[in-house]
Amino acid sequence: MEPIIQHQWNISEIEAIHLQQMLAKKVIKEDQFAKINYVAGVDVAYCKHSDNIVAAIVILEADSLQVVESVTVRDTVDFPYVPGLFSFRELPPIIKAFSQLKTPPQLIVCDGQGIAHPRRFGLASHLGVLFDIPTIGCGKTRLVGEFQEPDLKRGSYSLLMDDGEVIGGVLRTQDNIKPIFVSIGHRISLTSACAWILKLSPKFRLPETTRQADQLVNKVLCNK
DNA sequence: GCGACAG
DNA sequence: ATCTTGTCGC
Repeated sequence: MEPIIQHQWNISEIEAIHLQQMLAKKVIKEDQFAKINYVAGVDVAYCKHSDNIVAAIVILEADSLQVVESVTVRDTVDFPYVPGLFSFRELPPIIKAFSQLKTPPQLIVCDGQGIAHPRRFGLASHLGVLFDIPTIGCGKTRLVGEFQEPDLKRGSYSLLMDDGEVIGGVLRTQDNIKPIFVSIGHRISLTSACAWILKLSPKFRLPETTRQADQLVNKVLCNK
C-alpha cells in the first residue's frame, strides 16, 4: 500500500503547522466505508539509548479479532517531539510499514488523537487523509479539550469539547476503568468510531488493535 | 510570568 | 515514549 498523497517530511515546525492546516480541510467526519473485514492497529516504540524507533502494524480479522498479518519497520527519528506535531515524528516509519503490507485494512486504529487536536489534524487524521482510509484516533490521555467524567459503566462516554465544538468522546471501555479518548480520524463519524472501539475492546481498557501492535513493537525493540 | 502539553 | 519493583486490590 502507498499513500495517495505525497509530501515532504523533512520540514520545519512552521511548515508542518501550515501543512496541517491545509490537509485538515480534507478530513471527512462522516461514515464513508462499506463492509469492514480487516482492522489495522498501529504503534511505535522508541529505543532508550539511540534514535532508533520501531513501527508496527497488525491486521486483525474484524469478527474474531485474531491477528492475520503483521509487519515491523526499524527506522531513526529526525523530528523532535512537539505536542501537536506528533505525526511528523511517527508517520515516516509507519508509512514504510504500510508499503510492506499484503492485506489492505478497511479501518485503521491509531495510538493518538484524530481531530481532537489544536488544528483538528492529529496523527490518526493525517494517516487517514494520506491513504484515504477510514481511521480512528484512540489516545490514552488528552491533548486538548474539556470533558465531564463519564459514568463508571462500560460503554458510557462523555463529549470532549474545545472552542465550542465536539472534537471527540471520552469512552469507558471497561467498568470502573480509566476512560480513553476517541476521536474521528477520517471517513468515520464519532458515533461509529466509539462503537468500533468498544467492539475492539472486549476485555481490556485499550482496543486489541493497539494492544497487539504495542506488544509486537516492544518485542522487536528489545528494550529491557 | 506560570502551567499544559497525543507518544 | 522512557526511567522502574513491588504492591494494593479484586
